[in-house]
Amino acid sequence: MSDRKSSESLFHLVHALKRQLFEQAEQLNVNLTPMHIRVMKIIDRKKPCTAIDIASFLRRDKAQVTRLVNTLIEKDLISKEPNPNDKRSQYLCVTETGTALVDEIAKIDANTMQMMTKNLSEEELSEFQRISSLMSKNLESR
Amino acid sequence: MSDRKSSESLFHLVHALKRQLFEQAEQLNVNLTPMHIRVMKIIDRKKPCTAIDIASFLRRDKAQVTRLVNTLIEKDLISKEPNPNDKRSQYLCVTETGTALVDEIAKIDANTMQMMTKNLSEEELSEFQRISSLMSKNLESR
DNA sequence: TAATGTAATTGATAATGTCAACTATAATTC
DNA sequence: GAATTATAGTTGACATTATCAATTACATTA
Repeated sequence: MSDRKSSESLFHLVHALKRQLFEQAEQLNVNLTPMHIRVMKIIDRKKPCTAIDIASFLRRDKAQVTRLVNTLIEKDLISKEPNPNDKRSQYLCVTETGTALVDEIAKIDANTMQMMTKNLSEEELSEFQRISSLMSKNLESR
Repeated sequence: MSDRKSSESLFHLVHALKRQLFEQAEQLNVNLTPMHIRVMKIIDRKKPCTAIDIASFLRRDKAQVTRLVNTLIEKDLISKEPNPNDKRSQYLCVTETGTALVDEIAKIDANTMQMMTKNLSEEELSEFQRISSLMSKNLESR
């Protein structure tokens, strides 16, 4: 029972969180998926940022990142700039339009986080944070 | 920053957990996906269990459940029995073959949970559990 | 310089998730 | 009791997310 609860309640939490973010994202009226939005946030925060950076942060295949990045470029939310250190790679940069979107996203995120954590103290949150990152490390160190 | 960490670290944790369960599931040498395995566990624990029960527990579309259930039936892991209370619906029951698989799954789950929580105390675990279910409720009560 | 490694792209395909339409049965209401 | 409405499950279509293998172009190492 206890180990079932451990994983199932986690799955439920993340499922609910994704749903919430997805619904909020729909209100943005850009036609972007949750993964596109995550990628926008990553590019915005990590400067400079390459496709590989995104793939390794998300632990996803490069192929997926390439496709996500392509639609963001089509929508003029980000652009590719030459990477002076490596001609194989490019820096991904948020455009002006993209910056406006990132701001919207930040508001949505703040709303969702506030909703999710409304009756929790700072201590509880940081404890939760600490334990979940410990668990991640445990699973990833192989 | 802090709200980014809140959701991203959760996403990472669940991603790592899914990966781990997926890899372990591969060792079972039945050709089942992680979702099939979750469904097997649900049917095994909730008796009697209908397709709707699964859909509502997983918060998934009935269509997806129908398909998951169909492959489990094809593989003779579960069977459909008439539901005496409702002719529209059927009870899903784990077969003998299925029971053997559920036992294997339990071992795998136990391994994964042990790996994930190896350096955590009972108190930390139950605190984590408590906080994550609070967060779920917060998100789902709309 | 040759061999090996890495960044990114493309094609193929699997797994997951959602919506809408439909059938059959159940529950409610008039 | 018949008509309406709701529910359980199925099917088709399709979007999203994910992975693998092969390839090109450039970088690094031997």
